[in-house]
Amino acid sequence: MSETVVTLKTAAKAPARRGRPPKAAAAERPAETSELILDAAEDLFSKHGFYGVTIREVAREAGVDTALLHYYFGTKRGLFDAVFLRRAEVMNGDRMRAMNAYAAAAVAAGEPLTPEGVIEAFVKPVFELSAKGGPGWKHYCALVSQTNANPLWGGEAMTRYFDPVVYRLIELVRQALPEAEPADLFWAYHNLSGALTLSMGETGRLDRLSGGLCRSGDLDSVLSYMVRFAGAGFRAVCAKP
Amino acid sequence: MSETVVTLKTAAKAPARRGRPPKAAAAERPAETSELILDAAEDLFSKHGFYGVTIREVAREAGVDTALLHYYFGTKRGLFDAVFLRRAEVMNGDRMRAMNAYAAAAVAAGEPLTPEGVIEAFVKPVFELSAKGGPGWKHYCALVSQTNANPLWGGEAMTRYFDPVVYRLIELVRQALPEAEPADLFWAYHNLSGALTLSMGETGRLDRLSGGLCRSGDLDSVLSYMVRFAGAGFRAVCAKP
DNA sequence: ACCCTTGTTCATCGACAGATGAATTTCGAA
DNA sequence: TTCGAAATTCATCTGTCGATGAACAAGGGT
Repeated sequence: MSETVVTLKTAAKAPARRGRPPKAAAAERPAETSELILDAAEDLFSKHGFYGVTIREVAREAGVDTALLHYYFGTKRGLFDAVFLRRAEVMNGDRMRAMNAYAAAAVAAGEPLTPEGVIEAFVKPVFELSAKGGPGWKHYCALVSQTNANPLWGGEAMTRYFDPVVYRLIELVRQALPEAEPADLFWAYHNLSGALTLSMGETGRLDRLSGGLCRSGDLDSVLSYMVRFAGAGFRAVCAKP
Repeated sequence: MSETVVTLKTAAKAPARRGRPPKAAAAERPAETSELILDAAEDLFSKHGFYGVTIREVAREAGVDTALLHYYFGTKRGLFDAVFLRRAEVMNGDRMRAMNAYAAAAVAAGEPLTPEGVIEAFVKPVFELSAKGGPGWKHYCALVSQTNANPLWGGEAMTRYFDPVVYRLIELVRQALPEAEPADLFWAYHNLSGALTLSMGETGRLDRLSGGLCRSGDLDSVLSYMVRFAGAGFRAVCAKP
């Protein structure tokens, strides 16, 4: 028995090689270390928030030494920003393209824009990434959802990275509803934005509330209901009195 | 100059009396200590979240010794729960009464319920407390907003304290829209809920986004737009195909 | 007048946080 | 071949965290 203990101890104390690791064969890519760290941080930040996570936990989940987080990202805050930044451009690029494609298709077909069409283009890429982009995207969406609710540095982060998509949405909806006042459009967007970010969180609250009747992870449902709800909302709010 | 320093030092080191404080004259109520702590905690938790606040910061803002937080609330988590609980019943009582009053008035007048009427009763007390209830209520609303976005213990907290109001809302909207399917109602509520909790946060994002055109603290605007937006949303989503 | 309860201050504990610097190893360019 | 840059481990520092226990003072019931 004591033998076993010694063996385990020795195994656990394995010299653990130091220094730069040997380059692996190109065949089996062992994934960039910095990406492993970002994945782990993304997961944990999205669940517990910035202050609820320690860099040691991130390092452990990433299977990496604590000092490496500082080597790659400087500070804990730097790591958070890197996580937030990594997918922002991809997601917003998708959304911008979807909106432009919808507008171009409508023009080409000689059909007028509709609020529902614009909103779907605005919203669909988000749910598509969340549902089919792998766990990383799901974590990222939850992170954005929480950051959006953060009163301090939530504001700046969202403003910097998400404003352009929002302005494009409003521009296109104005084309769909020419009589709309600017303030009406912003207020309507505000309501849509709340619904969208809540959905991105996927807290499971709707599922529980409805006794399983609604599944918040169901891509088609969440998209369809949001498009109809917000489409009608925009129309009602922007209608001339 | 050195004299000044010495004076300050002595003043700072003032023996600071120990033990139970003498009872103040009933005239000038010095506010219950536990309430001071709850106020401070409410403020800080709403800004930085649970893990972003230390009990020392709460104690300092409350002007109270750290040990007192443990004396009154046991653990840090106990303090948070106490903050959350304190105003939950008041707020939900107001909302429940408002919905019942609306329904009763409509019945008495022989008029049918409308989604807009129900939604206004559901939502108005919240904004009224936030706008006119003092800074504590504003902090509390922001706290609820953040808690609602929290994927871990946000769910349970909201479920425990807010479900009854939600079920009442859905019940009344079903009376207003008899053809509605249950799932439609829950999905519609989900969209309303996102808009409401985002508004409760008052992160100032809408103000910045609209270049000052919209003021998210403006009670009348936020209420009016939300009622019209969500009213139309409920109608659209629950309409028979 | 006595003493238990309540409310408060102070000192301190063990754990762990974020961060850093030195040593170590490999890669790749000159 | 040599050597600097890149990537990693380890040991450790300083500060702070949540929590506790003892001492102490006033109130209130008996």
